[in-house]
Amino acid sequence: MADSRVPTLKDVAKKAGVHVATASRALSDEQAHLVSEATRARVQAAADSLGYRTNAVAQSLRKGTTGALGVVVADLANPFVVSVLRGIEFEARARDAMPLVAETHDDPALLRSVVTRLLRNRVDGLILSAVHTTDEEFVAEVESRVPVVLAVRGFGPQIDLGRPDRHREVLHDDVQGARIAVNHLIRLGHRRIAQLPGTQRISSFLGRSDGYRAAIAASPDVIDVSTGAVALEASVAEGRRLTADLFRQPAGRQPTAIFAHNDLMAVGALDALRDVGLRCPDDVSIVGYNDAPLSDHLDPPLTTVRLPSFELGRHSAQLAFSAIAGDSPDAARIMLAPEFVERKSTRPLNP
Amino acid sequence: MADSRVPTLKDVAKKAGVHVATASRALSDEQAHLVSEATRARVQAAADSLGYRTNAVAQSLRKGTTGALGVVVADLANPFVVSVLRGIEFEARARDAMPLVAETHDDPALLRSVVTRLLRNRVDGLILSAVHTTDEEFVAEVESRVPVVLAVRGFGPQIDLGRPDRHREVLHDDVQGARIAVNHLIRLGHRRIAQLPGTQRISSFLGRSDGYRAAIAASPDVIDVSTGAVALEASVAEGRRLTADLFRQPAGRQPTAIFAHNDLMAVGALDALRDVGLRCPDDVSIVGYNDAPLSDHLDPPLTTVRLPSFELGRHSAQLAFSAIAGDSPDAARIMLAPEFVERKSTRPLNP
DNA sequence: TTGAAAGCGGTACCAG
DNA sequence: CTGGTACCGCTTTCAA
Repeated sequence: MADSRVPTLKDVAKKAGVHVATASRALSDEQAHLVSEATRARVQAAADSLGYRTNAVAQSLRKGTTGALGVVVADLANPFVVSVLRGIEFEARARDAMPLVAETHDDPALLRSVVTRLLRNRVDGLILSAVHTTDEEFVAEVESRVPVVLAVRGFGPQIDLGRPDRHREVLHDDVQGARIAVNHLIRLGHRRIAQLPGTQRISSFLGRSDGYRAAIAASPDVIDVSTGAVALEASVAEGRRLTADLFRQPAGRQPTAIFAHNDLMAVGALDALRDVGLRCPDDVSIVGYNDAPLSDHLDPPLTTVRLPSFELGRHSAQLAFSAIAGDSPDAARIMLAPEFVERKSTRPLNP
Repeated sequence: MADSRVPTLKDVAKKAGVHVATASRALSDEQAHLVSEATRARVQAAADSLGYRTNAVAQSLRKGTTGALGVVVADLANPFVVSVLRGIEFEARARDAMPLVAETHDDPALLRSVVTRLLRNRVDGLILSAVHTTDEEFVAEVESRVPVVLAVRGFGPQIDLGRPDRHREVLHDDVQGARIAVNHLIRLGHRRIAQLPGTQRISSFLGRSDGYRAAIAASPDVIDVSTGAVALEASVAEGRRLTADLFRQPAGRQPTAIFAHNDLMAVGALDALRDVGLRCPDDVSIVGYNDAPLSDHLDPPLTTVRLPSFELGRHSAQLAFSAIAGDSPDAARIMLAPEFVERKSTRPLNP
C-alpha cells in the first residue's frame, strides 16, 4: 500500500536513456513527431513499465491552462440538472477537458465561495447554472477574470426583449413554456386559474410567472386567482402549502386549473387537493414543469413541460469552450424551446 | 472582459513592498505568526486591492498535495448517489477539501478512464462508488498509488463473513435489507415469491440476491418462482420486462409477491402488472429498494428499503481523509443498517 | 522578522 | 532529432 514515490518524467527519461525534454516530446501527441520513432517507442515503454502518469498539476502550471471547466449548479438532486451536466460532460470529453462540479443549494454565499474556489483552481472557464437575479454584479466581476457562460438561469426577465445581452447565456424559453401550458388550460375551458410560483430571484421562475401572466392577460374572460404567495423552495411541501391556501379562498376565487412552476410543486398540489376532497383531473387540472422522472407514473400521470436539458448542457459547453479558445463574442444568447407533454392531470372543465 | 493578467504573489509582494516569501507567509494562516502584524496587514491590503487569489495549481505542485478528493460514482441521476455525494461534500467542506466527481455509467472502461484522469490530477485520495466485482485487480493497483475507499459497493459477496477485509469500504447491509423485505412478505402470508435482480457484477445486487435467497431458504414452505433472468440495468423498462416474464409462467409459478432490487424496477413491475390485468397490492405485493423520491407518491405508494446514504457518504469521506492523513488501517469495513419502509404496495396474501 | 534561493514536475525555446 | 535551460507561481529551508 505504500506509495514508493510516484514516478516523474525524469524517472522515465533516465530509464529510457534520454533527456527529460525528449521524454516530454515523446509522450506529447502534438510534439511526438519531433522525435524519432525509435526513441518515442523507448520512452513509451519506459513510461509504461514505471506506470508513469503525467502530473497534471505541473503541466497546468507550466502551460498556464488546466483543461478544467468549472460548473456551478444549484441542486444535484434535480434530475434536470444532471441532464444538463451530462450535456456538458459530453462536450468536455470530446475535448479531453474535465468538468469540476460544485453545488450551491441556492445559497448566494455558497455561490461566491464555490466560484472562488474554482477560480483558485484556475479553471479555464465557468458555466454558471445557479445564479440569482441579484448576483449580476458578482458575476460581472468573475467575467472579467475568466470566460463565463450562464446556463438555464440568466439575470433579466426573459420577456424584456429590449434588454441588451450582457453575458453569454444558454437558456430555455420559460415565458414560452408557461404560455403554452396556460393556453392549454384556457383552451380546455378553464376560467379560474392559479399559479404556484417559485422564487422570483431565479430567472426561470420569473420567466414562468411572466409567461403565465401574459397568457392570462391575453384572455379577457380568464381570471388569475393566485394568492400572490411564492414558494420558498420548489418542493412538494411548498406546493402543498400554496395549494391549500388557494382553496381557503371564497368559492368564486378557487381555481379549476393550476400551473405549478415545477413537478414537485405539482405533486404537492395533488396532495393538497386530496386533503380537501378534490380530485385531479376531475375537479381540478394541474400542469407541472420539468418532466421529472416518474412524473409519468404518478396518480394521475402529470401533464408537464419538458426542457431540452442535455442539449442545453451541450450548447453551454460549446459556448464556454469557444470563449476559452477566444473565438466567441462577449455576449450571446441561445434560447431553446420547451416541449409540452400532455398526460392525464389536465382535462376539459366540467360543464 | 479582457484578463489583463491574473495577479500573482509577486505582484502582491511588490505592491506591499516586501519579498514574495514574506507575502506568502503573511497570507498563510499557519505561517502568518512569523510575520509582523504591520506587514501582514499591508500584504493583505495589497492582495485585496489586486483581487489576488492563490494559484492552487502552483501551491499544489509545491506542497505535493492538492486537497482534492476524487469521487467516482456510477450514475448521478440516482438520487441515492447524490445523497452520498452530499455526505462526502459535508466532510470535505469541513476540511477545506474539494471533491472531484466523475461518473462511469457502469462502464468498466469509463471507470478506468476517469480514475486515470483523477490520478493524473493528483487527487489526495479516492472514493470509489462505482466498482464492479470484476474490478478488484484494477482497484488493487490504484490502491498502491493513493488511499482508496470503496463506498456502497465492494467486491466479495457480503454474506461471506470469512472473507478478510482487503480494502477500506463503507457499505450498507444489502443482505440484511433484502432479508427484512422478504421476511416481511413471508410474514404477510406469501408463499410464491420472486425477485427482480440487478446485475450480479454489482455487489449491492449480489448482496440483495443473497439476502433474498437466505430468507426464502429459511422458510421451507415458501418457494422462489423467479425466472433466473437478471436485469441488464436497474430501470423501469427492465423491471417491466422481467415481471412480464414472471407471469408467462404456469399459474403455480406465478408470484403473489415480488422483491425488486430497486424502486425503478418496482415501478416497472407495477406497469407489467397493469398490463396483465393484475392489481397491486390486491393481487400482487411489491417491495422496492432505495426509497427513491416520489416513490411515496406512486400508485400505490411503494413499500421499500431506505439506505443511510448521507451518513454513508460522511463515513466514506472520514475514512478517506484519515487514510490520507496516514492514520487509518489499510483495510476496514463499515457496514450501515438499512431501514424498512412499509407503505401501500404490500398487503397480506388473499385467502 | 525578513530576504535569498532552491525546487516541485513539467514544457518550450534555443542551440547544436 | 536531441540536449540544455529557463521558468510557470508558490512554499520552505537557511541565513542574516
